[in-house]
Amino acid sequence: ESVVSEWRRPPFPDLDPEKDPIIFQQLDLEHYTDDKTPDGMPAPQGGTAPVIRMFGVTAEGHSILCHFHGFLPYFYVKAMAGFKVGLALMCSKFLKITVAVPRLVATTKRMLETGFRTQTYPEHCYSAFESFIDFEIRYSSLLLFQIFRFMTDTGVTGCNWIELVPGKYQVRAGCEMTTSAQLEVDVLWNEFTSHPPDGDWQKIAPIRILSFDIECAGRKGVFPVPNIDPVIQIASVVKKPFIKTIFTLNSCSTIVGSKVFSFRDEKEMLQAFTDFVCAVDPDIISGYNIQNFDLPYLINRANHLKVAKFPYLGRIKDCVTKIEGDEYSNRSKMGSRESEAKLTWREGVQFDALLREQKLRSYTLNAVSFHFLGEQKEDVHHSIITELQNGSAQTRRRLAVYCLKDAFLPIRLLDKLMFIINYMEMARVTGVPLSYLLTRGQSIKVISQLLRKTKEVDLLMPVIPTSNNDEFTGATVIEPIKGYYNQPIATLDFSSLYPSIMQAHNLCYTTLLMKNSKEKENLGPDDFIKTPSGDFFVKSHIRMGLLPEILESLLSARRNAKAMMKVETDPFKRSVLDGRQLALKISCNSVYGFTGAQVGKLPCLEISGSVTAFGRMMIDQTKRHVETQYTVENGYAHNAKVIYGDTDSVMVKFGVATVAESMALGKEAADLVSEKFVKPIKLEFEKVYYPYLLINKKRYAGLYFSSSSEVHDKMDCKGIETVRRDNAPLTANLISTCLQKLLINRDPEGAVDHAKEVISDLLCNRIDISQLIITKELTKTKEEYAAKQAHVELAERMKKRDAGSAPQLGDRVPFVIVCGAKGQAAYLKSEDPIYVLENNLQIDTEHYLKHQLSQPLLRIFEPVLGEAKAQSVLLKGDHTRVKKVVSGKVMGGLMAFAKKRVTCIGCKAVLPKDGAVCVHCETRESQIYQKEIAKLSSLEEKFSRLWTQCQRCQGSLHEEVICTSRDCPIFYMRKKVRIDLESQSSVLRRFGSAAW
DNA sequence: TGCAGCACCTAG
DNA sequence: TCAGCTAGGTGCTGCA
Repeated sequence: ESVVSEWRRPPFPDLDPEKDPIIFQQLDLEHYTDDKTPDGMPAPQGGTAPVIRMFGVTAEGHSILCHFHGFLPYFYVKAMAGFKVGLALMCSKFLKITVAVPRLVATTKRMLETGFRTQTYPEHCYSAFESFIDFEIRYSSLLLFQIFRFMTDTGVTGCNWIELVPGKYQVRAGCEMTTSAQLEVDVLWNEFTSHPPDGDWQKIAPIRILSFDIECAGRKGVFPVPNIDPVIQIASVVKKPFIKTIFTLNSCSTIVGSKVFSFRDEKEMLQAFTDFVCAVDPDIISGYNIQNFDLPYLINRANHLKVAKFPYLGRIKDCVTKIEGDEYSNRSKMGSRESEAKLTWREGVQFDALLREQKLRSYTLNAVSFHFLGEQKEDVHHSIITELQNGSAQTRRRLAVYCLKDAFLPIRLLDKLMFIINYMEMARVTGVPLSYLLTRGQSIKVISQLLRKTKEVDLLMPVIPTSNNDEFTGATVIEPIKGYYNQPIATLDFSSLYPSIMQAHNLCYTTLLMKNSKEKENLGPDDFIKTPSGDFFVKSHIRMGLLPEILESLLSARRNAKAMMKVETDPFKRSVLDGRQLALKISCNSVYGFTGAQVGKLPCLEISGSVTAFGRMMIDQTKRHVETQYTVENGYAHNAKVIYGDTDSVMVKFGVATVAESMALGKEAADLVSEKFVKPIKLEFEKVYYPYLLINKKRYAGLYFSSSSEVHDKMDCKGIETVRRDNAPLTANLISTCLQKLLINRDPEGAVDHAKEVISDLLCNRIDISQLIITKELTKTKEEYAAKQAHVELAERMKKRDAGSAPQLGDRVPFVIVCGAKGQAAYLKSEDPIYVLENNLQIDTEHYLKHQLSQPLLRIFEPVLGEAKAQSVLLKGDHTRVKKVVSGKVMGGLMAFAKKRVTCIGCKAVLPKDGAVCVHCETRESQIYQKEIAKLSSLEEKFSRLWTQCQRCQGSLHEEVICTSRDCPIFYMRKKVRIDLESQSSVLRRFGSAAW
């Protein structure tokens, strides 16, 4: 206790429940049932009572848990015939069915749907509305809905502020507490205030985040197993207050700025860590890959060692942190990543899952840190970890520093990317609890908004049986007029095309006129529209759609947020607002996707199909308008031509020479076209590309001008190798540099020269291996792949070598292509880059030229140089001469053969016996020796430079480098030089003492 | 050698 | 099993 007490939250001040309100920011909600309730709260009916518990933090940083009582689950069924008046939509009455606990919803619904008779009415099959038990085996989806129901009925949105009114809440005494929160209270479900996140209520409470990382002492070549391999270190970093701690097995030297706790016994260490977590009482637990590795490992290990009190990492007393998902996992892409640990009452933020939203070539902690923080981290192989552990207090300290860094980086990344702010804003905007954003998909957000809206206007959401088969047509991509345009190209975009179509034409579930609809017969021709896909919707003067209303409120909130951002001076508040406007934009765009999601809760292809059909028509019309208006005939200097367009944009060549002219015409055209469409559809001038290289559909590059200034804003590349992650960095970099030379410097010769130089470097083996690494995601298991693939086959081979470090499902697999038999398939020639270095395998440079460089290069050069010239200039000539490299070890058998033939170091003549030089070279042996010595020292110098660079990265210049990061180019260079050094030393050894 | 179809990733 | 959508380019495998 003395160890951990200093990090407890500040004590809760004295509270008078009759006078003091309790105000807190709510972070999560959960549903549970209890067989008893406190005095003054509704008693359980029929055994158990449903309770909603809400966790939150006050502005002063106190943790609080609130139990809401008396909120019963309910749903609706369509009433039997005989009821006269009804709700607008269904023209029928509904019966509200309330049950005692959620478990009864499913049975009740089934009973009602099967049908039965009552005394007053004949037998009737009732169809359920808003019952949300489409998956009856999954109880949790029902509880989820129960939480939504509570939130919509009480006006609670994700992460908003809650105020408990004096006299309306009861504080629990210590012995009645069920959790480790500082304060627990009981409230009636409708006797509190929920503040919408506006004005002052946009603030954010001080949230405590704990991030941790563990190290295990693994055995050589095997992935650590909790039943055997001990946990040796646990590092954790908390914010705020800022606390760095490390729990170590065996002694560990002190680390400045961190608390070191060393233990003789692993069980004690595990227990101390749990105690620490409970004392700190974090709101969010984070870490890299913790839910797939660290947490399950800790729990299984504690289980194995019988540390009974370990798994209580959550806030609920007597509630074990469980490992979830053995039953259903390992089948699909989503649920297949082994078992996951489920934390109760703390948000588990699996860090790498958040990072997957960013498109990166690699998702290792190292790669991500480098990308966002500009900082590498060490990657230590598990065999070295055991070595360091078995060393001294100093080597264990070395490990601890490394472990601490891994715990700290997720916190820094959370900050840097503003994940917490952005997710809270998303929760507030869409109304869903924070945790749903982390664990569920996009559609839950739309459902949440729809439920709130339907309640407002007294409508109910039907239960749609899931079915999929039907398809609907998407957007148009205008056939590009490919080529290199050395003139300004104006780009006009429909802003938020799909949302604005839905608004303009009042497209919604509630406005759709079904086939054979009786309503249509009673409507005049001006009361409804026929969409280009042949569906009918009533106009807004008859009935305003819900989706358009949702979109309107999202868009006006976004306009509002943007306006507030402009006047806000506090950078933190500004970033909150920026997060909000982004969240609003994303929510807007996901509404259309939701209507088209056939496996979702409420698919409506009439809506999504109409939206895309309108879009297609509008793009065609826009093209036609622009091309008929801007003509010589109409007094313009040139005939305008739409050279390309995709979904919501058109690229126009007005024929003018300057960016400014193009811009002026673009703005004019945008306004002209906007007028022809129903509000709020709006075509906007976006940017001018000059020059512009149009390679194909969805593939182009150009210099981006957003204003008529002299200089471009950036070079914009779409779909080209530079932005794709499935090629080697060599390709991406070369294409990027060539494009810069072509577009910015306007120097085709320079671009060609550079390409030739890189090709020559490649063929002469002068390219570093890190530039040649291709990565591809392992999207399914080997059996599921129809054809053989390079990365899949390699992953399989690596598994056989070392199951511990082999890539797993969902990982991106790095590989290079090595030499093999002539005409051998690429999937047989893929290899792990580290394996290539260690075994001195030859890279198949010709493969890289033929399959990685030539096509992309031709594609960008052909429009500039012409097909024939591009071919001949780039791919023929001296620079394509291959330098055959004699390798030390090729593959098994060959290597033995190579060893036998010792050659003279001076003239490469075969030597009859061991030694350095042949008879003819003996006279200049000393000279040859000096040359080889020089080579060695140059390699040594290179090695020491790289070594120092790695030391700098690890933050210490007097410790050995232990990093083996596969994402780091330095690592590969260091490894290569080291191998070269060794072979050079062995060359020198052959001279014997005579030479000097 | 040409081509269908799979796999991956991207545009919007 | 608990899930936004479609269009489309490019490279590779596997087969005729």
